[in-house]
Amino acid sequence: MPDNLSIRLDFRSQVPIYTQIVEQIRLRVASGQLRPGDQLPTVRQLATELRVNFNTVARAYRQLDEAGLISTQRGRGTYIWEPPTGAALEALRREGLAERARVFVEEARRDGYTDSEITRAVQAALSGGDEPVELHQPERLEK
Amino acid sequence: MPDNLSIRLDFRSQVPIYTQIVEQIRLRVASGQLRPGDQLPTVRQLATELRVNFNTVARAYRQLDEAGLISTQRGRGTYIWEPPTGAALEALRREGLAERARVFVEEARRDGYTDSEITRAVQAALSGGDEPVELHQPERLEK
DNA sequence: ATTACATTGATACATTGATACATATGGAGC
DNA sequence: GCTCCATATGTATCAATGTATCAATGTAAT
Repeated sequence: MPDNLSIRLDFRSQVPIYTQIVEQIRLRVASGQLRPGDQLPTVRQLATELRVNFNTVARAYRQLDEAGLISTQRGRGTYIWEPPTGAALEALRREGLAERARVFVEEARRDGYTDSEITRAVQAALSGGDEPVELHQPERLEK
Repeated sequence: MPDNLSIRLDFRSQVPIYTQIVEQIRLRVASGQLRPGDQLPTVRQLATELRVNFNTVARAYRQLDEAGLISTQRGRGTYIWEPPTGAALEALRREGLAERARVFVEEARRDGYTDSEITRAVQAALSGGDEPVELHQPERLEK
């Protein structure tokens, strides 16, 4: 099982802890960081790591279980279930990106940045990267 | 948590109860009587002590939270704001908006999202979420 | 007097925590 | 191999805590 899911919680956020956990695990499944058969940390392990009550983790696991993403087995542990396919996978990908965007925006806003500043920063990052952008201007160097 | 904040209320004053609570907690934080990480009495405890409705205390706590002085967490309690330390502080110092946007875009691209998908996701997050908060409310760490 | 607004109180609710429980695993002893 | 039991795992239930919503109250303006 992965020793560290590197889940980041924002205790001050309005979005509940268990939802944050759910979304971040979805994210890792959607991106392939977690693969079918992988064992997740036990509810108590993850709870200790995140400094949260294990019932909160259990609630997140139960939601993921009901969504068919993982398989929780009393006395044994929790495992990633089937790889989502087709439209489900596409939806999951979108949700994953949406969640990441939401977290990014929420943190930036809380730190006092305006919406237009955030938009500009993202556009700058998009055009600044070395990836699929085709600009007529010289590429920017890494900082 | 302190058993007694020794808050004195003047019920005949023109200044609202919740404002009196806010000001006296501000004072105790400023004077060091309340230190970062300290847990405040629960809204119900303090309300009983002061013989007011717990919603009044909750309102005071909410104002202090919005001012960044304390951190209220549903189901957990209320704590004096603790500035981030160690790795979290380092991350905050390093991660300006531009840096965070760069990381966000980089990770999304690595997971196969297209630039237009990323742009749409950010716009959706910007329009979907709450309006920006103008006060500085940095992330709170666990108690 | 009437209206509008701010403040406080009452009630229901969502989230998190504490505790006890049910189930599965693995080893000790036989 | 089998039994027993300690341990590890997820589950169920209730308590504790802050939040949302609306009603009641008081105060000022018209």
